[in-house]
Amino acid sequence: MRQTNLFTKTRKEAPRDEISKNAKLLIQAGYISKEMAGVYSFLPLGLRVLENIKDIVRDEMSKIGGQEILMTALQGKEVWEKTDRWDDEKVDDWFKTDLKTGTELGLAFTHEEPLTQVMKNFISSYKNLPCSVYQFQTKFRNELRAKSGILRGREFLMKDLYSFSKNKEEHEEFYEKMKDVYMNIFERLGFGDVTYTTISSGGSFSKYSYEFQTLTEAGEDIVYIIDDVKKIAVNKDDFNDEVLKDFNLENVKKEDLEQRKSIEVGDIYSLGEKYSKALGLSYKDENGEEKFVYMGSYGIGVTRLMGTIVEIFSDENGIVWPETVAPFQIHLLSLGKNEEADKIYEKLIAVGKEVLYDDREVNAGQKFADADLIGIPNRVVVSEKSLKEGGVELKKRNEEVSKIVSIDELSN
RNA sequence: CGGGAUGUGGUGUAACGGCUAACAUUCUCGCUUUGGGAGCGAGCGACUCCGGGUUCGAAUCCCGGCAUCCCGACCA
Repeated sequence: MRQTNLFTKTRKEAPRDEISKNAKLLIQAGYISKEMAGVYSFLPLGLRVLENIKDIVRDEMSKIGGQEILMTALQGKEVWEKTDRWDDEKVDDWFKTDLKTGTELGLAFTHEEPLTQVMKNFISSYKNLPCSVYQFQTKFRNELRAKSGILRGREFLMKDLYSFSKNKEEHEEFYEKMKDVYMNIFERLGFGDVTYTTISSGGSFSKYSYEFQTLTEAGEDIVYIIDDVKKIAVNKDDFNDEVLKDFNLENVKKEDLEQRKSIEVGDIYSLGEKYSKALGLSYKDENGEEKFVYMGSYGIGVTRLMGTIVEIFSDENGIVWPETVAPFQIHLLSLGKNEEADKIYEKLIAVGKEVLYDDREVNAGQKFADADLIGIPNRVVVSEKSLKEGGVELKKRNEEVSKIVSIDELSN
């Protein structure tokens, strides 16, 4: 894409009304636009990153057999009354609205209930199980306080997968696999080495659940690191003698453990029969016996992932995207007027490279500053100087040194 | 929801209760320039968040609201 065609542009200064690094940099570089506290629009560059993240998550979800669907953001209240989650006393971050007729509606904060309702139409035999479905969906949560840029918004994009199994054993097999799948995702996003599978309280059905916590000072959670090699941690909120006993950690002393701030980038829950019972999702087993489906839910905040990446991968000059999620692979900068840059750009896109081409007639300094801010992993400079030296100058965003490479080399 | 801070052109800032609200940047036009936000000239752009009040006079002081950020509480 030619930068002269990109409608967004960078700002010289970061917005005053943001403190968090992710919001500052993403707004300054033109990735997102703030609508109100905790509500951000995604602009061309931001959307490209978001889609790249989704592609990785989607790939991993399909590997484990997940089938993608898209549910609605508007939800009827009956199904939530059946599970006793409609009442504001029970769930206090609902956004609610109503039809002209007065019928009450909710704006989705999660999808267990409506999806379970849908699955009743399709699951009736043990032959239909196990199965899992997922979606990327906008979630609405009426947080009392939005904070930390896109790390905690009132409207955000979430990947939520729901598993349906015949029984606890079948469920647990899937659940264990999902732990690995989640770690694969964080590896591919570039921050697997600072992400810990974290023991947490299980909610209403199971005793424990797992969160995935990524270490960074920008986090709002605190974890105790149990095993730095296997990447196991315990959420501070849930750290007690009972946990230590249940996980055979009796010899672990709290004062010996490292405490770190972290961002919850994902969580996986065993739901058991809670929702299937309440909503009547059952199947007939091999003996014709009626049983309730055993469920699990698995969330990843996709927009939060993007914010997390910015928090972790940035320096004083801007963002440093990992190659797997960067909006473009190459940022091509032409210095001075040279037709050669145009040709190189055409050649690169002809061989399928993702290139942002800075063809603006602005000074070199401005192009460099913007390239650093935007944070595309490979910066390629075309100038009289580089051409004289036999090609273009390639510099990785996360490295200091640059080198001259030939156009052919770059096109490979 | 409790506490704190802050609201001034698109953006970032300035302005003692007193001239036509200043500067930088962005943007437009012209010229120059091209290896780290370059230079010169000319322009466009603001009911100083909203509503009251005090005062001869309010961006400035007071009250109320709204918004944003931060701390806390909350966060299957």
